[in-house]
Amino acid sequence: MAGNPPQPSTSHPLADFKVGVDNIIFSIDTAAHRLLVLLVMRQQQPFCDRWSLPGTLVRQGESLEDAAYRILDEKIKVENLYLEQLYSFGGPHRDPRESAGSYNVRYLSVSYFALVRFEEAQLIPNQSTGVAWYPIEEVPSLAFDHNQILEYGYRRLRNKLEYSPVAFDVLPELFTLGELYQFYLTVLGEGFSDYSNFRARLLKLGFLSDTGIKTSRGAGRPATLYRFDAEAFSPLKDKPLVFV
Amino acid sequence: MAGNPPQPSTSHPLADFKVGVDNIIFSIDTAAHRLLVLLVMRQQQPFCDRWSLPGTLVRQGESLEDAAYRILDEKIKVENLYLEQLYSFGGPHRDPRESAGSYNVRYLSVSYFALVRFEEAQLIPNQSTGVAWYPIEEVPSLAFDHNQILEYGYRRLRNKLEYSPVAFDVLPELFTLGELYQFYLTVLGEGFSDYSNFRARLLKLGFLSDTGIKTSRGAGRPATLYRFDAEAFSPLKDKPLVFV
DNA sequence: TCAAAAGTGTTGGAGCTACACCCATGT
DNA sequence: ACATGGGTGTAGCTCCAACACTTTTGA
Repeated sequence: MAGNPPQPSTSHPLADFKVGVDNIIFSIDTAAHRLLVLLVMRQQQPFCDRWSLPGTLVRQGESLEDAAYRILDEKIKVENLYLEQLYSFGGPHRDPRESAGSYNVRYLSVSYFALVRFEEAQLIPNQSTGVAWYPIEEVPSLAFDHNQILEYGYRRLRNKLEYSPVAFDVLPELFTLGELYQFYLTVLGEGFSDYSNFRARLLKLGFLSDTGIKTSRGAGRPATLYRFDAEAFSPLKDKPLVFV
Repeated sequence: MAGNPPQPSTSHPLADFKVGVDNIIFSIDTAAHRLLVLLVMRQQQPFCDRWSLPGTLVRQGESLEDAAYRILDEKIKVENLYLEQLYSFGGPHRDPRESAGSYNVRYLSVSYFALVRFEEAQLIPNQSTGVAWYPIEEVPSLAFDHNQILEYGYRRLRNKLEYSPVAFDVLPELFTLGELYQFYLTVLGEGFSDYSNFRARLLKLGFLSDTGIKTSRGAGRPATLYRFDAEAFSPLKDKPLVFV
């Protein structure tokens, strides 16, 4: 934590902060091949009537993570998700409110990055508040510096996918290798790997257990359902594992 | 930034924060084969007379990064360094000062992670303030949750080294491959790679330019001095490059 | 001449890429 | 029957670990 006590001297007065939490909520619609991000329409100044990342200010007695979950719960109903802190933006003059009247209070934003299961996520229709999934390539100009935050979060998402098993936090309990492949393809873009090579590599790693169950989605040969075996995966933790 | 305005209602009062910045300052003494971290002895409550990470509270008009550099400048004199934000710790009840009197003010800590060139870093002997380099394995019990923060920073350091060229921010302009190898060996520990393989791999990547200059450190065959060629490296940016 | 450090080369195996090809199902 | 997606196999290549070996210096 902070090192020095609030300095009694007047030469270098400390800044007073309100702390906000902004969430980048990603979801992957594998069927439509789309990476989506949740945006909300701002209802008040500043940046009224502009889209923005869903955010809130931290309340008394509330932790940063609590605040992040609170936003999530207000916007969508979801069971399975992955949540992680991203970055803190705290320079002066970030927020127009700082100059306006408020006793020199500064606004610091801690951004969180979330991944939710698309098929299960239900948008909560708020009173007149616009909430919508936007495909990542169609995101408009956002309030504050939210476009930069989003950019940063998108890079982090791609990195996370490549070296950690987040995909399984957000895929259904049972899934086919085709679904897994589509998932990666959607986020990482075309040409990251051939399907059959992806398949062979993942299976050789040994943490996908074959349930023996077959499932048929429309035409084509029925696919085997697999389950992520966390125990078999654990020895691979923090190895320089590559999924792509 | 934060989404909603300060709520006028009294049902959910917002928290007021002071924001601190804590630095994990690493340095690598390749000659002695030691990874060092800078600690300071606290001079005031809470945790008086305990070692801690160097930190400070953010002043009016000062950005987070400015504050991080200010700490650095107060403790050491150094030209070459790498600095990056690590993580923000902001739960309630982290800081004993919160309960004590201070109007419900909360303390949020943004930690930064720095790497400085050891040979060049000069500790600034502060008035009676203890400042010292500690080998990473000998770090004592620290104030606040600084041991956890340090643990987190150490992981990040190792990761950074493996996939990004931070080493060259902190190595001398000209260096031998032996020095580079020792550098990695010190942080990553024994047995990460054979010298000759490390050498062959790095040279094949093509961003180390041979200066032709030879240098002799004591016994043994003189070594060639190399220079990091940032331009030749740039195409490898954000590739899943592995140094180890 | 010997130890120490720099630098080169080789060899077997693992893993990746880019395919070609077979299998089971719906229409 | 054929299109569609699931699943298997393989040849050629790259890369890497492990180790043996040569070169150039200081003592």
